[in-house]
Amino acid sequence: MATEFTGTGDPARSMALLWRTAGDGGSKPGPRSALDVDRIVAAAVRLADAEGLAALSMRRVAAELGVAAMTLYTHVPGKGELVDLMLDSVLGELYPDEDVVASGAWRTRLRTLARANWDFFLRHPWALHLSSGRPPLGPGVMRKYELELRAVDGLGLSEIQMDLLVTLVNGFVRGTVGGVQEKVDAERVTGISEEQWWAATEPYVAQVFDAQRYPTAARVGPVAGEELGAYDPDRSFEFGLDRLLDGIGVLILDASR
Amino acid sequence: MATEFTGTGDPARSMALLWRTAGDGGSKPGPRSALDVDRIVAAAVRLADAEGLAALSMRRVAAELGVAAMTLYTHVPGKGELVDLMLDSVLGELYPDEDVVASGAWRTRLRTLARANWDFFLRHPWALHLSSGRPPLGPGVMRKYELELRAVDGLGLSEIQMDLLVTLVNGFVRGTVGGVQEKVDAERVTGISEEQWWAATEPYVAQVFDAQRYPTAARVGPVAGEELGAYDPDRSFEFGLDRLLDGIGVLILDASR
DNA sequence: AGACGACAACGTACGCCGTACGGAGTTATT
DNA sequence: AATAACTCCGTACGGCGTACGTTGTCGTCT
Repeated sequence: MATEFTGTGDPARSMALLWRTAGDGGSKPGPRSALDVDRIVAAAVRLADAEGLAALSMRRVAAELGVAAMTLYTHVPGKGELVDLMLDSVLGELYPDEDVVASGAWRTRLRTLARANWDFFLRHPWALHLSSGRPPLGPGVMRKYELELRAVDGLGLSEIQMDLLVTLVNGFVRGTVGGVQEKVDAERVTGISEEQWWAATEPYVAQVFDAQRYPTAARVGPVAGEELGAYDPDRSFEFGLDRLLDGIGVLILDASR
Repeated sequence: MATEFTGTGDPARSMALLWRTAGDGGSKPGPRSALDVDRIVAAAVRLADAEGLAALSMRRVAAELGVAAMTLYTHVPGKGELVDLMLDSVLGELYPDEDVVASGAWRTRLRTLARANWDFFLRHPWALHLSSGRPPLGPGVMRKYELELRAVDGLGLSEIQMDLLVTLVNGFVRGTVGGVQEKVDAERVTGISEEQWWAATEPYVAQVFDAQRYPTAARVGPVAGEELGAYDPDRSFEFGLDRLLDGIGVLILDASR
C-alpha cells in the first residue's frame, strides 16, 4: 500500500459532493436510482475498516452493494474522490460531544483531543495512509478544525500559535499511532501475529547482531522489548503525550505572563 | 497509494539479503550475473525518489536497469522485500557523523537527531509511506536505533524511558513531516501547485463556509493561511520541536533529581 | 396518448500491476 | 564431454482504475 492521492478532479464537483449540494430535489427524467453517494461511502468505509485500504477497490465496493463496478461512476467521479468522501465522512464521528474539547482546563482539553484522534485512527486505520497535504474541505474537516481550535482558544496565544499547536498535536498522534497501528495492520494483512513474526525473525537477528558495535541497543533493546511488548500498546502514546503537554505548558505559561 | 507491506516472505531469506550474507564468494556454475541486489536497490531508490512510491513497479525498475521484469526475481524474492531493502539502504545515510548525536548537550543532540530525520524524509518522501510496524531488521535500521539511543543515554533515564523517548521523537518527525511533504508529493503527482489548487478550491469554500458555525476557524484560518503559506514550510517543525524539547526537559530534570 | 430526452445501469475493453511457471542459454565442475 | 546449477526472460493469469458506448427506464412536454 501507499498513500492515496485525491483532489485531482474538478474542485467544483468535489465540493458539491462533499457538501451534498448537488441535487435540488426537483423531479427529473430517468429511473430513480437505488444508489446514492451516502450508501457508496458507507460501504467503502465498512470495507476499508474491515480489510484495509489495499482491499478497497471499486469492484469490491460495487460488489458489496450488489451492483456492477461502473455503476459507481454514475455517482462518484473516481476512486480519489470516493476516498475524500470517506475521510470527510468518518471525521464527522470525532468529538460527538462538541463542548468537551472547549471546556475545562487546557490540559484536559488537549488530552481529550489527542485521545479522540488516537481512537479514531485505531477505528479507521486506513485514514492514516491518506495524504493530509490537501485535505478534502468538507463539513467533517471543517468541523474538526473548528473544534480543535476552540480547544486552544483563550489561552493568550496568537492565531498562528493556535494553528501551529493544533497541527502539532495532530502530527504527534499521527506519528505515534503509526507505530502501534501498523503492527495490527501487518497482522491482519499478513496473517502472521507479532509473536510469530518475532519468533521467526529473532534467531536470524541473533546471528547478525553484534553487541560490540551496538552496545546501547544491546542494553536497551531486550528491556524495552520485554516491557513494551507485554504492556498496553498505547503506553508510548501516554508517555509522548505527557512530554508534549509539559512542553506546551511552558509555552502557555510564557504567553500568560 | 497506500502503505506497502513487507516481511511476508521467508525471514531467513530476507535477513540474508539485508545483511548481504548470501554468497560465500566460492565459484559456482552458471553465468556470472550482470545484476546484483545493490544495483537493483539503487535503481529502485532512484525511481522512488524521483517519481514516488506509486511509480515504483517491478517493470519500471527492470526497465531502468535495461532488463526484463522477471529478471529481478532472480535476485529479490518480491516487491515487498525490495522495499525493505530500499528502506534499510537509505537509512544508512542518516548521521554520517556518528559522534554528533552522542556528544554535546542533550538538547542539541535531540535537535540534530530530529533534523536529520526530517531531512531524510524530505529526501526520500516514499519512506513516510512505509509501514514502521515491522521494520526490516537490517544494518541500517540497527545502526539508526543504536545511534539514537546513544543520543538519550547518560541522562539518568531508565532503559524503557530511553526507548520511549526515541520512539517519541521519531513519531513526532513522522507526523509533522507528513503535513509538509505530502503537499510537495501532491504537487508532483497531480501536477497542480499548492497555489493553483487553493485558487481553484477557495471560491467553493467561500460558498459553503459558514462563519457563524465556525467562528474560531474564521478567525484563525485566514491568518494562519497567510502567515504559514508564505513562510518556510518547516516552521511547524521548529515550533513543534521546541515544544517537545521543553517537555522532554521536564522529564530529564526530574530524572536528575 | 405518444414521443422525446435525460438519466441509471453496466458490458466490454485497454493498459497497468505483481508474479507463477517453464524454457533457453551459459558456465564451473565432474 | 556430460552434467548440473545458474541467469535471464517470454508468456500468461488474475487483479486494478476507468473510458466508452449501449440499453432500458422514466418524467416531461406536445
